[in-house]
Amino acid sequence: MTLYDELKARGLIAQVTDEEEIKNLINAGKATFYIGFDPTADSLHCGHFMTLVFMKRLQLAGNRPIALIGGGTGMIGDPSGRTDLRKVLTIEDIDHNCACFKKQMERFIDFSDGKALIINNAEWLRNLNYIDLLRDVGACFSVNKMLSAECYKQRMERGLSFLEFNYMIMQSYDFYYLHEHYGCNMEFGGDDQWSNMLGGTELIRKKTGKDAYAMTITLLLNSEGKKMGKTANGAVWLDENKTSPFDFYQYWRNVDDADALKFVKMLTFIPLEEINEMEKWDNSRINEIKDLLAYELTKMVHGEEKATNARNAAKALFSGEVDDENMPTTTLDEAKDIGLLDLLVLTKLVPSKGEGRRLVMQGGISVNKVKINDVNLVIKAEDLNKGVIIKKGKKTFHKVVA
RNA sequence: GGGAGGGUAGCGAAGAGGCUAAACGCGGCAGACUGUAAAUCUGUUACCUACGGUUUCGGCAGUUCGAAUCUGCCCCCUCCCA
Repeated sequence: MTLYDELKARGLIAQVTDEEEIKNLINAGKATFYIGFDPTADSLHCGHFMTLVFMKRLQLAGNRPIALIGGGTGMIGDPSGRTDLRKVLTIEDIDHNCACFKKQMERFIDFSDGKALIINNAEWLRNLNYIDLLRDVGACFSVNKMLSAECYKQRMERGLSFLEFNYMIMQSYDFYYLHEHYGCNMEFGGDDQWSNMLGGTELIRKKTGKDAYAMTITLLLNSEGKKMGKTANGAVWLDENKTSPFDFYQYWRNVDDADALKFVKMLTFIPLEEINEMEKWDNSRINEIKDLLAYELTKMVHGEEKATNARNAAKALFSGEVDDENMPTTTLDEAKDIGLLDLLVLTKLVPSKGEGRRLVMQGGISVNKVKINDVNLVIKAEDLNKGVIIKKGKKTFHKVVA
């Protein structure tokens, strides 16, 4: 099976500008392609993860990826798919975030010997001269056309600043720049990037007369059509200090039945033949698939050891055993009697005592496997010395030691 | 620059002087049922030293026994006209 067919079979390809050309280029391993990453936070999240996996697949087939970090475009903020104005980041934030991204990417993509490049568009964008840019590039864009782009339409009602309106031009310029300086002939991105990407191919055509190609990756949506990676507590991060390997594992372990196989296909490197086998499995084996999904992804992000730990911890916990080895733990400075509610707040299991009180009253808290119904329970110092395991709801465990 | 309409809890949206810690929907959390899923049902959802107390309805200053609700100024947003 060719690379392109495999990508298609895995459900990764959303839109392409020229299917035949793209197919030929990437199957032959001849493409130099780029994918942009906006440095809006100091860690990549699981939406980026999918993109990195995609990059990896292409790299394995001999293509050369360029990870373009948007140190320049980040200063503008992409309005695509957004209903609100983005917070404008400072240069310091952006540069810090870029550095963090780079570190995380190196775990997935092989950057040795020029097999892949990591470039920050701040290099050229921040030094652009307004007048020059207007004459050089601005002349190639039709405002009428830009306004008709889907990504701006929804913003026409709510308001779109000139700053954001220029994002498309900057992104297009990136592609043009990479095309000229690095021989980059293809851009990939999330499906919400389609119009920005087309802007680039058209700019290249106008400036150089050459063809460049764009392909979008299917957005990672769950069966309800919502973007994956968002939880009530925020995004699911790849940085283990922001989302622990255990939580990461649990996130994928708990996906909808309807999504499990789809995600295995899109996100893992498990051969398609094996996945097709799983498709025939009886529905009672759905949990095996979810475990596999969670384990594989955790392994890719955090390494085999941490993935195994996360898996073991989860298995133990949900089979009634207590494996406190890999449980999130709070260590107190000193052992002294403490009210349960205070402890819940301290461990961040609840945001306020009021909520803790409610949980206890509704029977949502257990301490060392004993369901608690006394709001004023005090945890004794000697128990803290031994270590106390708090269970909140069905799935959240936390150990406290002093 | 001119005119109109707005800013209420995580979000959407009621309330138009005391009965309002603020309807309703979504989301979140918990309980039941399950498979660590979905659906469904139930409870709950400002904070605290909790049968009581404290601080909330863009900000500030007033009117009043009493203000999310009335007045003035300020900030922000949207729409229409230029």
